[in-house]
Amino acid sequence: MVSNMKMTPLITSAVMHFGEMGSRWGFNRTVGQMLALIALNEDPITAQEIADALNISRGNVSMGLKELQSWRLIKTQIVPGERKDFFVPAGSIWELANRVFEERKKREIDPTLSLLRDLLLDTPSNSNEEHAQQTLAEIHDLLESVTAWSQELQTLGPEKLNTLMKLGASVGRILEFKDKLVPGKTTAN
Amino acid sequence: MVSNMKMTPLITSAVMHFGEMGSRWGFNRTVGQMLALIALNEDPITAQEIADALNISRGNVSMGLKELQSWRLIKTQIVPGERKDFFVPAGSIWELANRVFEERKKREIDPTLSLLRDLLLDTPSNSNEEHAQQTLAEIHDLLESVTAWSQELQTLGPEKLNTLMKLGASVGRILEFKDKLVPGKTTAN
DNA sequence: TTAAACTTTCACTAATTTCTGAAACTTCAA
DNA sequence: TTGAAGTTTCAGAAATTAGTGAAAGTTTAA
Repeated sequence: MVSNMKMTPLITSAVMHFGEMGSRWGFNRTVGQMLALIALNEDPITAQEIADALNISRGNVSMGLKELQSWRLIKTQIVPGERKDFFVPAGSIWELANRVFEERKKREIDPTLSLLRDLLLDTPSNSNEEHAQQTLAEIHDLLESVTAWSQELQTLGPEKLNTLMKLGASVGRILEFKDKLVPGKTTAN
Repeated sequence: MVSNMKMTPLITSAVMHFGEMGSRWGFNRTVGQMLALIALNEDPITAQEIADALNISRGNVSMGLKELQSWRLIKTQIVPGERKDFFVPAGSIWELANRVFEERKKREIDPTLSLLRDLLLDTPSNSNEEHAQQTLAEIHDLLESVTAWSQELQTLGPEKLNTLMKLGASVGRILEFKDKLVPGKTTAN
């Protein structure tokens, strides 16, 4: 089968870069390249086209597509009259970024939170363990805060995030007024 | 040399876990273990003690310490009357987390932002490239927002983050009032 | 049903990353 | 200055992770 994939220089450098970065973002090179290719391409593309465009084995493409689907970053699109699957991004850039973020949280934070909760139940047996547990508690609290906060941001969506962002340094000052604004929520400080 | 490192079960499981997670956080297993050991230990410890406690080669410890120092997560502490270096965490948990975050941003976001800026300067040569560039622009804007926002949070510090957190869902509502709170730029801040 | 078109699996190879340990280097008390 | 105590470097070994491609498995138009 002959592919009709373009891969102009612009696309190529983006795809290659996403491949390089892929490993830092939680997947491997080819998976990163595949994601870029699908996200940047105007039309849905097939597994075979991906294999041709990236010059990687068909089997590898199949694995990669499975992984991208498990991350919920791509989905198949039914093209009437076509037997094979066509792939497209599974949402807007904001949604995709959110999913990557969520998935990474699941891998990078959740297991630690779970372990920390367990370890904090133990009774320290000496001064050194007491100190260790104290530190673990701090880590636990920090991770919980970050987790909760990031969830908050996700529900806000990109526009509100932007508004918040432009507020910039004044966020700190706003906090001082919060009691006037939201009377019910009196936070101890 | 005989080590006096404890490594009770509690410490051991924490250290092992941080080792496993290490690779997901941007460093490798032994570096993760070393960081945990230093962070959890009440007293400053030496390179040799680390090597003994973790049962890894002295050379590996030296490399790892260098890396942890380059991340600014640990520092040496001078112990009077002692020739060798003693290592301690380079700040509070919040500070350490910030540094990890910062360093990861440098590795995971900055290079992409830089490439995207370049690619967006090119003139698209066809409809597909036009679409690709449009997508790249969205990614660029998202990364910029996230970058700026995370910087904002860092300056807030953990207590204010917590306050903001407890505000929770009402953040959205606060945004609607922001104009009343933070009037035009004419007012002194 | 059948068989062509397509996908998935998996044992193996390739590439990359991590770790070791011996040798070279540094520091400082005597 | 010497040498004991300590540190760093780095070539190669070990371990891990990624990628291939052939064979087995699916699906569906005819």
